[in-house]
Amino acid sequence: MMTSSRKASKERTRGRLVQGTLKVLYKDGPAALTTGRIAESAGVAQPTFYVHFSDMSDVLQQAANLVSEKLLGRLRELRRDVTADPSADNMREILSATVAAMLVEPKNAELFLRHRRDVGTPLGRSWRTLLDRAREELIEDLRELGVADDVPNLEVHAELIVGMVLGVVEGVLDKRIKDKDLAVDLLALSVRASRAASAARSAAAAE
Amino acid sequence: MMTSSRKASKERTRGRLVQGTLKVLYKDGPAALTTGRIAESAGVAQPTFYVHFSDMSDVLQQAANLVSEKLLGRLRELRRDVTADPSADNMREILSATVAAMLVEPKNAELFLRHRRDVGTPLGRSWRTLLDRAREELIEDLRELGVADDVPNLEVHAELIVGMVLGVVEGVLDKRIKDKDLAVDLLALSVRASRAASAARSAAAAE
DNA sequence: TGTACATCAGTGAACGCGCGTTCACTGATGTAC
DNA sequence: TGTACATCAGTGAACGCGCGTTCACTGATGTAC
Repeated sequence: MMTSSRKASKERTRGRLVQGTLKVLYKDGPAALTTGRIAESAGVAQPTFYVHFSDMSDVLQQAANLVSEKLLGRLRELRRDVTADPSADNMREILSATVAAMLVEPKNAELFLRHRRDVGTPLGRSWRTLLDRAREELIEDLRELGVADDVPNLEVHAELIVGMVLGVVEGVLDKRIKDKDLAVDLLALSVRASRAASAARSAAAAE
Repeated sequence: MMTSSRKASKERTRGRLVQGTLKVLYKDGPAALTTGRIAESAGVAQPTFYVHFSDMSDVLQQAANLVSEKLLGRLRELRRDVTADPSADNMREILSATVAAMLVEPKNAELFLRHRRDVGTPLGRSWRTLLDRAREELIEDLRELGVADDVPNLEVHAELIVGMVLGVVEGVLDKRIKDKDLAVDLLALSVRASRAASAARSAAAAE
């Protein structure tokens, strides 16, 4: 008992190193990411890095997981609500909450957007998996909402939705979009309109 | 005269080094990008790199320009046609050609998507500028096509369009989208539907 | 056309630097009695 | 409670390695006469 002071302080240092990793990555990019800079950013000596991580790959994995878990945590609750009451009007709410969840920590969102296709790094692999899963869950949700009856090509529809969502997030991060609520409104309307257009097309093709 | 053999051969070597840069970057990522590997990929000794470029930043800039110029070249002609005959039905053609132009060289498209937000590198800066300009030209074109009369928030509309276009390109590159033509069809319909929905909203708000 | 000289793309060898990684050590924290 | 010992997070110093960068040199190509 009370054995936690040493353990807890170690945990705090580990956390500062993970945060330092994200900070260096955000400010100076992957080329500047060295164990020395990470340690400096965390306020410890460079060899301390190896007390907590086996190598750079290790810390990147933990950093990617941290960011992913935070984002998923914010979205998990929402998704439970939606599947419990699958009325189509939830769509705006889902989209709005997804955009908002990403923008809670703009720097992490920026890192996600920057590195999500870096297949050679743990960051890229982790975040790519995350987005792949999100896309699949979106397709599942759309199916549950009955969209599959109208739109046979759900993969394409999902791709367009994901593109628009990330587009809005990018636009807000880059300050090209000033009015976030308006953008989410237009996003929701466009998603709905995209569904209707796809449905009309497939209905016409069926004749 | 005939002084060109030496000069031309130098130019060829330079080209191989630029291509080697893109190749190494595509296959092994930025962390593995060294002057030695670039030279190896071009089939020359490592110091030869410095005969052609002052440093890594230099070669990256030239590589980025090469890719950008190729893409812009493919799109320039198209854009002239469109602004010459600004009928709304050109939209599908524009979108289709844009997607096709990116997919002519899938590896370059992948590099563009991967690095377009890497603000710390010449690649990122160059490609970010490229996309920013494309977005502005899109807004101009939309204005010329009269879309501004219906949709007051063209920036948001443009953001959604760019998001969908890049989404389709990503989907095709990642093989999630099998039928490219179908995807472009749905893309074009969604863009049109998004415009209509935005127009309806602003009309309703005006009352 | 032939010869003597100039140019220059490409190279091997050498160098200094920053990085990752290891390790013996320290001193604060925790434990046993 | 106090004391003697054990643990362990964090460190300074040292090392080897791969990288960027420089430079004197080579030999093929181009030029002048």
